Amino acid sequence: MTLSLFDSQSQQLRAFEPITPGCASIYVCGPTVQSAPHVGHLRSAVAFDILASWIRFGHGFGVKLVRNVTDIDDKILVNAAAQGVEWQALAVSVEGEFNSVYQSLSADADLTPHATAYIIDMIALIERLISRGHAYQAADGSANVFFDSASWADYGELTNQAIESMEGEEVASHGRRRATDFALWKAAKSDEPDTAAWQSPWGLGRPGWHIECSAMTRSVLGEHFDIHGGGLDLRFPHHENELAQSRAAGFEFANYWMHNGLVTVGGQKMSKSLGNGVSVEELFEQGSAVAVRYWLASAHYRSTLDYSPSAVAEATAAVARIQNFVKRLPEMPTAVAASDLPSAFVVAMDADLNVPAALAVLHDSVRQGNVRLDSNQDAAPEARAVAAMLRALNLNLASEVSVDADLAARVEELIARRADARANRDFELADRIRHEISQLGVTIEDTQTKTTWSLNG
RNA sequence: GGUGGAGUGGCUGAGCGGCCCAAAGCAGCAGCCUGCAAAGCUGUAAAACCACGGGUUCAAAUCCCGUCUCCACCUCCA
Repeated sequence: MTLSLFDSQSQQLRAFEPITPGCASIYVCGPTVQSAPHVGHLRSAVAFDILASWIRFGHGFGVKLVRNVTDIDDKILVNAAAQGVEWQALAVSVEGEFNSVYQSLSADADLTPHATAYIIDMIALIERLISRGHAYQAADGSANVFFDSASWADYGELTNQAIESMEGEEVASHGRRRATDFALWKAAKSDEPDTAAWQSPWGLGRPGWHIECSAMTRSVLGEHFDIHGGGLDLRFPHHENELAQSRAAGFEFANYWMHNGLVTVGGQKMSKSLGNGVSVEELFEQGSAVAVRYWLASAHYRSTLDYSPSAVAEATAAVARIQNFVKRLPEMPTAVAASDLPSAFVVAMDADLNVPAALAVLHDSVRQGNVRLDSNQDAAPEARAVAAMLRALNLNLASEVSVDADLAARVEELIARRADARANRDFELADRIRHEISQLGVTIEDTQTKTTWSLNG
């Protein structure tokens, strides 16, 4: 089976053929650590984690998933100043928030390079662009350096736009020649902290947005790598500019471009400027981390995903269904391989990561397994299939909240007393105990052999 | 104005020429289980006439033309 991916540059499905056989290099645009993460960031992280996970588990390739951290940027400086903190401190604390969310969603990258660690690489790249005639220092004598968009005939190739149609009303300024030229290096400003300025051949300053990704992909993955990903809203100008400057510098750059769809709230894009972002806290109040991950994966990665509390509730129910099947199993297989995957699942995943269709196969296996268990048949084949599919999707059902030991002991004791009462057919007492247990915020479930319990909500 | 994407049952959401009298999940209904519940499991209805109007084809949700509506990018954003 071959994996076909929708390449958003050529706008068609293409068979995935890695540059190095058996190895995939993926670069995904991570956060600019300026303010707390929101649902949109999580969707992107989960989408590309599933991509990496599928290539790794489903195809047995080695995968290097890189997700950068842009830790120097206008907004970081602005927000830090507004909060009266050092910009580095803000960047570090916001990054910490991102990391903890990524971790709870099982969406960690293999490598997370930071922009500020690659300033030297960026300066070298800018010098290279200048020497090749694709960049220029500002005519006003400042340290500003711009990419010369007119010098690069392919500018606009990623988003299929003609450069003439992009020049809006904006007047060239800061020594910039054309509206479509963009900053590679920004001169230091007097109202910005000294710590946010670096020495360069053009004077004190800091990198423009876009250049960090070109520098880091080259340093970390080389001049030619397999997949570049990110949110759809990064296609232009960010990725278009990245592509232009990298190609103009003489690099082949990415073979495939992938863009995940955006998250909306009530049909409107969730964005910082609209202020309608759903916070991570708010999201995690609606369901567990697994349920949230399931919800984020429940629509195809290129579709728009609309947020609502009930959507997460549905995901919670779907996850519970799978969990209940696993609970019913005498044993959940741990050592699974791609060969345990149902072929329909493989077909779905290979078709540009059709996770919704893959989840349908997962539920089919769960239902078939339940039927077998109901008739006291061995459900081991279904168990293996389910375990393998969960693994392929990197859905970790086990990540449950830990329970206070004292509470657990009390509940266990009450359940034992209730069991005695039921054995003695003293149902009035049994019901009183059940009520008492519910007062502890715990729901119990009777099965044929035992009583299980779980925390409410 | 330019560049893309979308409109499928009560809801979410796949399918993108014949396997579709349209997957899966949720909700609904019924049965099983239970001391009773809850939970769970199983099964299952409906006009889903696949936004609307034409067309191509032996065959269309799927292709073509037109219309309507919605969304995104073209400014910082995953």
